[in-house]
Amino acid sequence: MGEISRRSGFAASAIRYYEAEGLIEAHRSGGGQRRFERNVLRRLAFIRAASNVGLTIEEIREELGRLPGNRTPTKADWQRISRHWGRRLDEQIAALQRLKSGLDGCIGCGCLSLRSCAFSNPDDVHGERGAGARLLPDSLRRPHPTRR
Amino acid sequence: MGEISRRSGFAASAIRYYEAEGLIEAHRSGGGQRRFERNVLRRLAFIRAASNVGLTIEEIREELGRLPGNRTPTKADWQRISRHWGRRLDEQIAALQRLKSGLDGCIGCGCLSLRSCAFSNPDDVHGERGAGARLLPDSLRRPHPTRR
DNA sequence: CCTTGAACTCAAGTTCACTTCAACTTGAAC
DNA sequence: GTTCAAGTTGAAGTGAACTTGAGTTCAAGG
Repeated sequence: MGEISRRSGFAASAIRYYEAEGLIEAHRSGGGQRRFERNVLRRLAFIRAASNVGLTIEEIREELGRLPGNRTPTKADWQRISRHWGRRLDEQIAALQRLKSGLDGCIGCGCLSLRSCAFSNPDDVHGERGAGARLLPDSLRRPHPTRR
Repeated sequence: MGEISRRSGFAASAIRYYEAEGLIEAHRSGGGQRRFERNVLRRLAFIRAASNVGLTIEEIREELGRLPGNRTPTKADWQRISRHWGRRLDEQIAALQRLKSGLDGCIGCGCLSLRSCAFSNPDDVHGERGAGARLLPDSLRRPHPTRR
């Protein structure tokens, strides 16, 4: 346990949590202590990368589960997945840029008008789901009980 | 209450919460119901804009408090503040771009090596504070009890 | 006056991704 | 055989930003 914690950079408690969540597997020694196989380190690296991209535990579980045979990602898997994540990052970047350019357009206007200012406009930001572009995608909003 | 909720786009409960947190003010009718002045709508617009940029309630309280005389932002205030937020957004964008280019560099490598892959490298991501560039700034990581 | 929808308060609940705690057990080294 | 750091468990705690619920009161229309 101490070793995998040191080598993966995750706290022991996090590793236990991931096991409980089914993201990794461990078998046990006679006395009930966890013993990990080498591939768990790769899975943990995958988990870290995924969570850096902003995926939730649930999404990570799905991605790992989509790997045929529920195996540790291979090179081909990783290529496919990294393209997918790249698109996700692009969206996040674009969303921030929209926000930024809205802000630039606003500099000097001093309006903060409720309906017309692109930056604070509640219709864009929190209008009906599915209608029109939002300034920030859910993934970049601070997680919120009801919004997500 | 219903009116300000409709016009600001915030749920009534959120507005009560902001009042409790001291972000907005309300005086009361004879029977104890809230009555809002017009400027509260502007403050709420400000709050929405700020939280879109990723500020916490605490930070928003500070920004509002820094306004001389604790007033509703004027044009000049707004210019100063929006430059500040612009820098913050730039940082967030840059962070995502670093992550993206790390990912691009990784596409096809299939490594996910624990120590050498720039994308999952735990030393960059979660090493000592202050050491070297991180892939994601705290503001873009999913908020986390101990990390922030 | 009566009804009814809107507002009130206060405490407790929600979500996520973990951490912390308390009480206890293992297992490697000496 | 003793020691003790390191491991185990399950339950509870954390923080942010609100929401929900229960029970009560307000106020405008008829």
